Amino acid sequence: MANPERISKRNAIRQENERLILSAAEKVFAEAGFGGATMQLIADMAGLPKANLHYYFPTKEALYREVVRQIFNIWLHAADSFDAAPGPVEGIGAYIDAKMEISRRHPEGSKVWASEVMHGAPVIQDYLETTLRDWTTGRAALIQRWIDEGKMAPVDPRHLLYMLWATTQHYADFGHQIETLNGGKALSDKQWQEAKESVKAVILRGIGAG
Amino acid sequence: MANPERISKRNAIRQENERLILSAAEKVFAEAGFGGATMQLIADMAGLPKANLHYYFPTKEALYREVVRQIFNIWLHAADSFDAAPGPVEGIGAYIDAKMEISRRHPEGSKVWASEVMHGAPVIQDYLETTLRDWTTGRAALIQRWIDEGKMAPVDPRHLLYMLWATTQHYADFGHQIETLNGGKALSDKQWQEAKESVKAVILRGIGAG
DNA sequence: CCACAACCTGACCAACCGGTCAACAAAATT
DNA sequence: AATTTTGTTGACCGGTTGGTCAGGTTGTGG
Repeated sequence: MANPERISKRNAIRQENERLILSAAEKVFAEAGFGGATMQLIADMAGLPKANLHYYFPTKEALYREVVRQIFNIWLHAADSFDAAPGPVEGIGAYIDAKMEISRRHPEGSKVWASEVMHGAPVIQDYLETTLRDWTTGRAALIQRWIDEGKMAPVDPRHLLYMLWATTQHYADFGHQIETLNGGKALSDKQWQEAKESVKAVILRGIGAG
Repeated sequence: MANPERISKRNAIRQENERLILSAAEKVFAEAGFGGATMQLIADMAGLPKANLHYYFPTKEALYREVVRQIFNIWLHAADSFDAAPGPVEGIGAYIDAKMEISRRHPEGSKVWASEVMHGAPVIQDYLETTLRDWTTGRAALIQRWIDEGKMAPVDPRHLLYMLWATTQHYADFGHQIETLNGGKALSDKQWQEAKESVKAVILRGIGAG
């Protein structure tokens, strides 16, 4: 009997191919949207025949759903820094850092998520109504606690969260616009640092915690 | 010889049909993206036969381009309030008000623009490089002047503009997510007011002008 | 009332799409 | 070494898409 955990050649092939496909799919979905993306293009980018994609992922939607699921998990992890913080300066500051870093390293993922939500979240509505809603409620309560303890100005916690999401993800979703306004050049390390500091400065001072 | 400015029946028909098509197209492009939108669906929503669409707009891309152009013009107008202002509180405050109002009244347009930019602005790259770049440079200079005059804290003007765009457009682009987190109900008048005030409060205090 | 131009539209088409499948190759199990 | 399971792929299919077009209708200027 085979041990499914063992590093067999089969397992290696499967893992590698799924990785190739998901990586290519993320890029194509981000660039063309769900409707504009084609399985053929994803296959070409992954270096595999199209029929092979349907062996690993039965439908286009199943592949798409898996891409979105991965992104969502990355974002949930980014909030870990939020939790253990003693106050808004550390907590929100670290959260901004983490989300800006994701926008820089995973801009395609952010775009796929944005596209999905903009089109009414046809595929991940359940995530919004369960995991994301719970997450948001929890963090809003934490922010409210900080307000009650006088650690920051009284700002509606939910609208503050929306501001954090909007500003940080903007650098991924609208990266092309920012790049164009930057003379057609991608932001340098220094410019990314400035962006991060600018966002943190305005937000933290804006909530009276700077 | 016909006077082209006269209100003829022909002119009225043309204007009305173009209006119908553009309105339907904006909605469909926003909901499905360029790739996911179909001429047939736009035609059905406009109440016209598909072939009629191609009479007024030769290709899908031409129709799309016109939709984006209209949105862009609305946004440029929103910045008028920015100009005549004596300082950041009035100028930026009014700009936030105007952009939040657009997000509320024209969410479809905002989504189409976001989609276009996210996909690398294949159709409106020239707008970004000319009109938008000039606009941005001008406002950045105005903000810098306010900083030099001591009317606000020294914040990188461009990153501040990005924050303004991000936070205000978020309420349109991610409206579905916000609605879901609001218990599945669209924001009420009062909630929109709170959103506007929250954004203004954090930003204006954040730039040391609140 | 006539002739011309603008407008309208059902029917049609080539191209492309997601998905299927049969035949085959490689690896694992017995 | 035989057999079964898993992975691979070119060829193919029904359905949909953007776009065309011929032939008709309606409005307009002379």
